[in-house]
Amino acid sequence: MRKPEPSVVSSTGKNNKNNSMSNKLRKGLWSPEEDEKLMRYMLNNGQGCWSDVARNAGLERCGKSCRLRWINYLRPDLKRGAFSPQEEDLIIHFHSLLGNRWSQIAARLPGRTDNEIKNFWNSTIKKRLKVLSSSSSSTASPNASDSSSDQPNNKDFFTAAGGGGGFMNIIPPSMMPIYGDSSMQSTSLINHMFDPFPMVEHGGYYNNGNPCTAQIGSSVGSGADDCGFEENIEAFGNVNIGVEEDIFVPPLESVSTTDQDQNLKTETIFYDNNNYYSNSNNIIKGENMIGVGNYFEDDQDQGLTMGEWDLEDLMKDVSSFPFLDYQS
DNA sequence: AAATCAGTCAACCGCTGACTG
DNA sequence: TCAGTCAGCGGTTGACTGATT
Repeated sequence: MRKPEPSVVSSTGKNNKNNSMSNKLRKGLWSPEEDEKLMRYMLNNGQGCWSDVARNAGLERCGKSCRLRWINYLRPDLKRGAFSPQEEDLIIHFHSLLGNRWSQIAARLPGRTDNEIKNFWNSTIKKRLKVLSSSSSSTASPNASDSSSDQPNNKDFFTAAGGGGGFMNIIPPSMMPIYGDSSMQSTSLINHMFDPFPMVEHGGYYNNGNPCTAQIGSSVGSGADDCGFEENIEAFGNVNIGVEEDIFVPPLESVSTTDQDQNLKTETIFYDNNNYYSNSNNIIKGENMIGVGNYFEDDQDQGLTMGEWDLEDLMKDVSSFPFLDYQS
């Protein structure tokens, strides 16, 4: 942990040493005292307007800074520690679908923040993919494995795949049921997979700050310890997300484009013990899986569209929901 | 032991879109 | 319709750290 370095700027965000003290806002690393203030305020009052949070919590920070600190570090439902291989696979997978939409990717990885995933991608995965792709067949399109564009590129992806090299070659084995199945060569399935923005309009479980759907128990360990919290968050269902536990992957829906696919309302991908399951194949529904597919509607006139969350329905089974306050 | 380098990560910056008066 | 405010997002920066020379 870096030492907090108290630099001060004016409320306009520009450095201004002539401002009066009351108008000065701190920048840089957060001190433990500041963390404690923010934490205590959030737990007692919940999330409101962030500029009010900053002011009322007695912090000489801008609201934006408070928001970021809360989301990326203090939020009790955060999972800490290194990314598991499963999470790594998922990040690669979702990045191939969503590109640099880090918040969308984070929405599908309970307990992880967009910042965390972004950093992990830029520092670790990107490099690894580069190394792997450079060692793969030279016949592959350079674009197919060039993550520098950081955007999904369906055409190049499949060009490379067809060429026997490129990105397809660097998909982890555990991803192959999704990435590498020969049946995926069909147009409809390709469209299925590579609808570039299947959930852009929909936040998934984490979007809009909705709390984690998982139960974070003591097995998670370090997270609770770091925060000084006893974490036991229960919402929508119980899913263990410790590194060694099964991972529930919030759904990635696809748009049907063919007659054959008209009956397919949603494709929901689950990850469990190194296997992926899709409800489109009726494979899924483990006990701990949440029946998210039921919450989407199929608008036949306009193609498949995302339905609204039926919040009331969802909340029926939720007896306690400690973080709802933050959304009020 | 000191200097240098590369990797990691927390935080900031600037932009965009939603909302409101 | 427009301007102001705010939340949220992705890109970027820079401090820190461990490895290497």
